[in-house]
Amino acid sequence: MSKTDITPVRTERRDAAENRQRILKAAHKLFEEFGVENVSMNQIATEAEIGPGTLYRRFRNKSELCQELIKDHLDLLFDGIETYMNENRDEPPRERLKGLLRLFIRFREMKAQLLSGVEESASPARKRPLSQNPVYNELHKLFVELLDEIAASEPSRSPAPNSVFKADVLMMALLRDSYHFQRDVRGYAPEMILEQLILTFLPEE
Amino acid sequence: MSKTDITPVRTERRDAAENRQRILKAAHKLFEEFGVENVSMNQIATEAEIGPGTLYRRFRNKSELCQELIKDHLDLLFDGIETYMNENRDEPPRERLKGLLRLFIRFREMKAQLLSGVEESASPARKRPLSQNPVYNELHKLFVELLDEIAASEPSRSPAPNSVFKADVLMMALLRDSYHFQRDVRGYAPEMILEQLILTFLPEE
DNA sequence: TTGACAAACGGAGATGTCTCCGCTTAAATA
DNA sequence: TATTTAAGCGGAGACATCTCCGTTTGTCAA
Repeated sequence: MSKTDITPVRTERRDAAENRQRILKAAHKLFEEFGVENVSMNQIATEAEIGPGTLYRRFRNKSELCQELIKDHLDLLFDGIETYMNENRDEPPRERLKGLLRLFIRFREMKAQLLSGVEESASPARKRPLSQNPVYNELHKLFVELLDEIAASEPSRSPAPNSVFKADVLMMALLRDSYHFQRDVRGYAPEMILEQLILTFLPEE
Repeated sequence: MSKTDITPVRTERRDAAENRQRILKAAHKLFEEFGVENVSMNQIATEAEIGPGTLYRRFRNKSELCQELIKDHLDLLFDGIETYMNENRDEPPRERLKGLLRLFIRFREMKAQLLSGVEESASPARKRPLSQNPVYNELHKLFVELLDEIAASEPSRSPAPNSVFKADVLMMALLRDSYHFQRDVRGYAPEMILEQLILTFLPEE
């Protein structure tokens, strides 16, 4: 089941649907050529031969546009995650969490630009909180489930940390700013980041 | 010792120094009246009766301006932290870390707007990484020291997590986006966030 | 005091995001 | 098919960040 659909309530008018395609095609082309960061909404509108107003009617900002472009890949990611979770349902939860993190980090590496585009705060002002991004909601839910399972499976040594909070912090560490900070400034390789995350969030007793 | 000074190498020309004061005064007034978020660099320039070029010559962006405005308060914070650390040097490190976090979170609550302004990504494009902000470097250093001390004081049960990494993740959780997410979306009170951070990063055995 | 010059000024304008609103048009309805 | 109407279009323009560069001015050395 696709979790990232944003199905329009009513079917689009024919011209609107065509414009949507023109936009996606133009964006894809420009992103490919100049990189997501270096392409402005204006450029996309020009390339698609439509007015800026039309562009913004379809996509409220570049983040939404990126989300649309990455949707299929995201669906694949979540399919992969579901498969992994099913195939490994007998593994201990900490192992599954690690696998889950690995899948996401791999995805992050492959789709770095678009995914960063999705996370972009859009306009400096009215930025919506993380919580509104379905991608991260979905991931967060999985983290919470696994963390709860881990907490339950281990002898409760101290008041169990709130899994929702812990998952939030973990998510933050996977977000663009944090992740690329680790990569580019600290110089950690992806696998190293994964290791450190596990050590940080799941210290073995 | 002040750690947040950005002392100009050469003394400013008299007119430049005066303009700097006009800018700070104007910014303070406007921030007070409309809130940091809702004040543009243009407004500040107008209020200070200078051109935009002059404003940008003094402060490359709003973040730097906020940093200047909050400097004195930050110095007080770090003085307070130093005092606290000295007075509690015999407490166990985890206790000191908790105290440190509490001091910072209190500061964050009191100076929310300006501190958020400091953290602002400035322009969506060329945002400099966290690592360039002296405030966070300073804090990060303290965290690393304490985490190292904690790791050393406890029986090494498993490969010790890299304190630098752990401190990075902890910092992320204290940053504007994450902190206000916890406050506004999750509805946690500051003291609750503190508790959760401790539980997450310093699980008792 | 005066002349030279680096520093500072300021505003026009490049570029970007995003909205508003009068006109156009696809498509549901009679 | 003709009519209606809401969805869609597109560009002007409000506002924001930030730069460039010709002009002005403080400062220092002579």
